[in-house]
Amino acid sequence: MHIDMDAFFASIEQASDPRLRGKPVIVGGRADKQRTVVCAASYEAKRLGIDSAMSCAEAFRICPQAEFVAADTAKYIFTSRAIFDMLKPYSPHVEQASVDEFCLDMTDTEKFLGPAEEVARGIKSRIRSEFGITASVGISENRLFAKIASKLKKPDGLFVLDKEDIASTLKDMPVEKITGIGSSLKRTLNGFGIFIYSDMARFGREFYFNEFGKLGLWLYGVSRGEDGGFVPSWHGEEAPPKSVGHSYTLPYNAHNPELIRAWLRLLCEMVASRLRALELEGRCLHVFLRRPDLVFVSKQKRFQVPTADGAEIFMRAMAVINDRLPRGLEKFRMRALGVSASMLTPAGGSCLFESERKRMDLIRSIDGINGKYGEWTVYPAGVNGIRPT
DNA sequence: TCTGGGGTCCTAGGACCC
DNA sequence: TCTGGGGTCCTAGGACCC
Repeated sequence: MHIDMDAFFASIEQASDPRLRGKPVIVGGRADKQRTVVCAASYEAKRLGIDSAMSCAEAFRICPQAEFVAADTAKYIFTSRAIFDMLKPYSPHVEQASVDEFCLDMTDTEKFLGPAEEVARGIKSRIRSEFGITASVGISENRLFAKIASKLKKPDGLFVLDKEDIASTLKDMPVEKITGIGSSLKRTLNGFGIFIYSDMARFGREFYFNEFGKLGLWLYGVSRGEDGGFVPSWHGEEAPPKSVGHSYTLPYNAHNPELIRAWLRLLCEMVASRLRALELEGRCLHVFLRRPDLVFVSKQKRFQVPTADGAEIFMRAMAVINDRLPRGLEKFRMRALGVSASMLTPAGGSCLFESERKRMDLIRSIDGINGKYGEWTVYPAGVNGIRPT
């Protein structure tokens, strides 16, 4: 059973602010409408032609009367966790698939809870009454097709897709509607004359393997109603993160190295403080830049010792730039920049030297102050007063 | 005209070792 | 004068997800 919230972020905003109900609501990446995209659109906004991932500037042109709201990620994560907790008693196997999606294994639950379809109705009604939002539910043989089924009757839908009905129900569905088939795969598949789901069945295992390798075996499974054991981006809540990063798109393309260094310093501090909150340290540091022509450039470097110290991460970021970017930051015009740590390990806490121990005490004290009086109460001088928006 | 920010996973190729 | 075959580790970048 796959449960997918309808216009999740926008629905939460409408549930928590009665003024927004019944109106087109657009949740944008950040407060200004420049250089950001639509994170979620209420169904009132969708009816006017707004959809996720559209640029906010375009959304504003189409729908200037819409209510624009800046995303409040903490609120959505809080709601998401509460829904997750509500769902846990319904199956021994409940998985959080993303901030607004959940997957329940209902294989052996019928004798305790009744038919899955009845359970789904109960869950939908509880989500409505306890959270004031709606969800769409899909039930099928495996996760991939349950997810596809959940999209078939959105919003507030419920769809049971039995294995024997998959081919006939989905025959006219464009292949790019399948999770895992994005714009690039769509283009390639289209090149082979594969446009809709029923086209996929015209090719055999060998064709898929020869053309797509490992991915082809998954595609072949999908063509036969299986999820092929390969469902991208599924992770339970219990899995620790593999990387922690932050990035920022500047309000205008910058070439001032001082300003760029200040932003980099801030991003490093944000990454470090999140690592410490997670009790993790990272060995590998990635720096990525986005040029004005929107091309991404990414450079990375591994270090001997893992760290969660913002100043150290900043020094490493500068080392990555100086070692890997031929001209450093000088004369480099950029649109966006980001920092990410990977090769994460549990925080060790062991300090070899007295100076390290003192440094760690200092960082702990700063975390304590910022935890008590609010983030950025104490911040590094190198940040130069800029703030994340 | 404009295209965010948070991630995961896979692949190709180079460096290096025996 | 012409360079194998096995392996690991590391990096850059692309594809995909919500």
